[in-house]
Amino acid sequence: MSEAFRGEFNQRVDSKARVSIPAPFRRVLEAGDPNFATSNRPRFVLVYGDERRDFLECYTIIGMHLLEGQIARLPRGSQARRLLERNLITLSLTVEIDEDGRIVLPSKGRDKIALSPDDLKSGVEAVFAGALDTFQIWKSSRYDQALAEMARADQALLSADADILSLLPPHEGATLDGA
Amino acid sequence: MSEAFRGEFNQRVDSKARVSIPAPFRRVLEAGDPNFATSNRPRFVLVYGDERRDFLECYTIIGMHLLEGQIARLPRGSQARRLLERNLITLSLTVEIDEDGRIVLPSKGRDKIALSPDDLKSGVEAVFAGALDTFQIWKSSRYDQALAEMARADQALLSADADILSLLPPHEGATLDGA
DNA sequence: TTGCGTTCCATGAAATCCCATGACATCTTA
DNA sequence: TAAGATGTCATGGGATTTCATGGAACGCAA
Repeated sequence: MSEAFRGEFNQRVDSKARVSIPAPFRRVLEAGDPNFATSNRPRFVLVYGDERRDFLECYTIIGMHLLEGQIARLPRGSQARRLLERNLITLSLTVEIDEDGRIVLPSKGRDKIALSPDDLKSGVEAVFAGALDTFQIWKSSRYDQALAEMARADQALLSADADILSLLPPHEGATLDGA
Repeated sequence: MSEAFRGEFNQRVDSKARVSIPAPFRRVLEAGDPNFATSNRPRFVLVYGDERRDFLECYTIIGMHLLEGQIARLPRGSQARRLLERNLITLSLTVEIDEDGRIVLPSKGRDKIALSPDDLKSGVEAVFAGALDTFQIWKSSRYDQALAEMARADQALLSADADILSLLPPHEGATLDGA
């Protein structure tokens, strides 16, 4: 995975529910769509399952294939497999990026992140948050809210003067510092 | 880790937020980017997370992969993992060094090290500080300030006449003096 | 016709490309 | 060895392109 989704971007959602995909993400999506070379229109998969989340999770075409392969390894008819299939495959859709680098947020997706028609009329911000092999789309206000909640929990985890990297597991094999 | 970031360099940041990467660091970044041979444009990862720091931490592509591997060893969804992912992946960017050996400091990065638009207009200095497997980018004035603070703390640790190397752990294996 | 989704065009701001220069350091050559 | 040539680096400026965003035009179906 030489290309990865990194960074946090605020994008405006217009009255027609259009959003620009941040340019760096487009580069990754293009690389992750086997069909891009011919179609010139990168596509990706937008997952809106999992009730407990209030953001959309986005996979490259290739990334989703890999995930499907993993699900297929579970026993047919097992509960785990059913659940994964429903949340990641049934409750997902493929979207296409247009010439201007935008998508239209489908209505299922809008519902999930709580973008009401009123929000669209008055103009909302969405946050795109990179997470290596996927990225997330949030309604800006909810994103801030979620971060604030987590910040409180984080304080407990990490003493005031500790370095973040101290949270890493004790290493084995090759590491950064060659130990 | 045959190549390492060493030394301290002052570089001017111009009005377009461009900075030259010190040539010795470029050599290390080139060696640490598997894609450099084909692209001829070394890339690296710039981390701007961790509120408690006021500098940017820069990883080679390979170095960041190792770090990601370590994060991936933590249980999915655990708090430690979430915190690391947020600070090291979501709040980071891949940047590319141009033909002239420069990057443009992205605006999130400028914010982090407190480079205001006014600073850019009037011309600021950045400090690049080597730290073995990573290097840091500071606004020059803050760097000096941080050094002064640290110097005070160091005095407590090290009595006036002690040798700095006395802080090293007892050695094992091969050493410089063949002991 | 009216509402919805899609395509195409417009624009200002920001990012990128391309070329130029002066300071050094190294290499070459008479 | 002295002088010139060459190369790398840090830095600057202007021209060009990309990006995010807004709106108009168009087609289609209820």
